[in-house]
Amino acid sequence: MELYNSEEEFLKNYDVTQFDRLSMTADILILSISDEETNNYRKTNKKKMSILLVKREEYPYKDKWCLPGGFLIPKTETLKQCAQRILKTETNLTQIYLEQLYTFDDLDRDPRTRVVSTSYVALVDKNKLTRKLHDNAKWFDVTQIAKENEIVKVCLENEEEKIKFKIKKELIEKTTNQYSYTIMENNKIAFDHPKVILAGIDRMKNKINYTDIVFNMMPEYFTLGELQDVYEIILGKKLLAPAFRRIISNKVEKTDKMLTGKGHRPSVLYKYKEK
Amino acid sequence: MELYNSEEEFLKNYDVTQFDRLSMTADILILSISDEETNNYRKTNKKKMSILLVKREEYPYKDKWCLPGGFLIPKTETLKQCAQRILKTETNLTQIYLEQLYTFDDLDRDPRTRVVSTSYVALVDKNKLTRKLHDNAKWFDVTQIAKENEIVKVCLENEEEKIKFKIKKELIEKTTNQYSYTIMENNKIAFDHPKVILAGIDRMKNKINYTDIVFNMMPEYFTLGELQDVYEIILGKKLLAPAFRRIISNKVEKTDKMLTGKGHRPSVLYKYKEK
DNA sequence: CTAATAGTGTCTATTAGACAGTATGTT
DNA sequence: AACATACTGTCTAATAGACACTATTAG
Repeated sequence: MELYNSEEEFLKNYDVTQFDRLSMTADILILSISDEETNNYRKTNKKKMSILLVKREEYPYKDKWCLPGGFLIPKTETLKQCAQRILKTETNLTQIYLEQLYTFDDLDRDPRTRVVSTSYVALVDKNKLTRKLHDNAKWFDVTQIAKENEIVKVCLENEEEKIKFKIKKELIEKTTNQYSYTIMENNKIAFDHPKVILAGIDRMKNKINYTDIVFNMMPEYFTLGELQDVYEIILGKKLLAPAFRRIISNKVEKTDKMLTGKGHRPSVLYKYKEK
Repeated sequence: MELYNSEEEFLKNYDVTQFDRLSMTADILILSISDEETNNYRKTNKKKMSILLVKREEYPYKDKWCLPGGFLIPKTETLKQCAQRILKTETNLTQIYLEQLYTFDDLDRDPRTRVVSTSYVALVDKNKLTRKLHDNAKWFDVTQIAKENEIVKVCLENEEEKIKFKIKKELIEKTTNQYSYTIMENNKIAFDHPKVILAGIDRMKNKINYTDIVFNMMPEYFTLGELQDVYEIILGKKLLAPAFRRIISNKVEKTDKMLTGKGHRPSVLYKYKEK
């Protein structure tokens, strides 16, 4: 082992190849809320949670769907910047909510070589999407997340395609409810992205209760009914209106706008109110 | 660009050097609770939160303190396995609580080359530490975490040394209370580890309220007074005993053991009760 | 009028905060 | 007896859950 007299001298002689190196990617779960049109003029539009998937045009996993993502450029960018770059490429959006989710690093998660992926969750108000998506990118509605014992069935679909996968969710830490995810059935999604999707949705489910995260996927003006729908979709359960209104009352602000033309009593439009 | 007829063929020809590669490390914030002896026979021992730091014996940051950590071996281990390996080396402990904290990736966080670090929080019951620590590893008590406006002052000390640093904590996401950490003053801790320390303690502060995480740093038998002390230290505020007892009553189980010899009424020893 | 959703009032049950009081060891 | 902490009882305030009720539009 060599000896140096100063940090400067050490750094000058540092051999970057002495430790094995690896590649990293940033992968992004882009979540949004979509409306589903109804044929009955009285009924309100149902809300759906949607995610953006990209069809892979190259090996590995050619023709499979995956989350938008890409290799980190180690010399110039941080993982968040990398995620923002990809987000811009795919959606043309820049100032949107982006949160680090988890670093996934199974040894065999990428068949090419060792690739560690730091995943991010991005929340998007679909109304702000101005540009048409690339041909290989498509929104999928999350139409099912059903847990039966340890197996979670997830179903994603759009007009053209239906994707199903199953994940085993095992409690590995009783004190803090940490789960391990294992992919049990999956033939349309690349890499370990089924896990990332489920982990991201779980994160949202948690955070919606104790933060204002939901407003990142709401338009500027919304009704309390719409807001409640979004809560119900993310939480996967029905809520009682009076209790819901009490709880969110200090997070929203009434406006003088109304939403009319709906075949029933019009509703007041609200805005997000920062605390 | 080359074309392949199958994934197999593609992988056979894959050139791992086509994307720039980088190094990764796993760094671990090892937290524990220590007793501080009192001279008054009536008074109970005060509790302290402690963290394990290692003195760097080589460049860079020679002679500075840092969190136990080390380079990931890309071919053979996951980041968690890497953390466990380091944990075993430093403490000789294996089956302990370990949770991924955050992936830190500032461009200049390591002066040698681009190194991305995934940090972990480990919780340890000090009573289970059987082996003597290495000469370069020392426990430091967290004696101060004071927030004044955006500046957080942290003080770590043991019999021999006192370490202080200041971090600017800026709210960057109002909807979810996400903060950015910037090191303002620090001359004894290596890398960006002051940030990791604060982020880890913040994580604990959060999780103690809605999980049973605290029991990972408690001995098998403890009094409710001791448990309350630990809550108070982590939360940084006093709690009222009746309310505290109500809240934790369904997480603990009375035993027939008592803690006597303390100059005041003896207290019943409790055990953690899994839900 | 009817269907459908918007929005409010109120009763009850549960949980959290505060404080006073009693209990019981060691010296 | 005095100190220090252990532990409990109870009053009050705040919050959550449930349900019934009224309001208002398009067709």
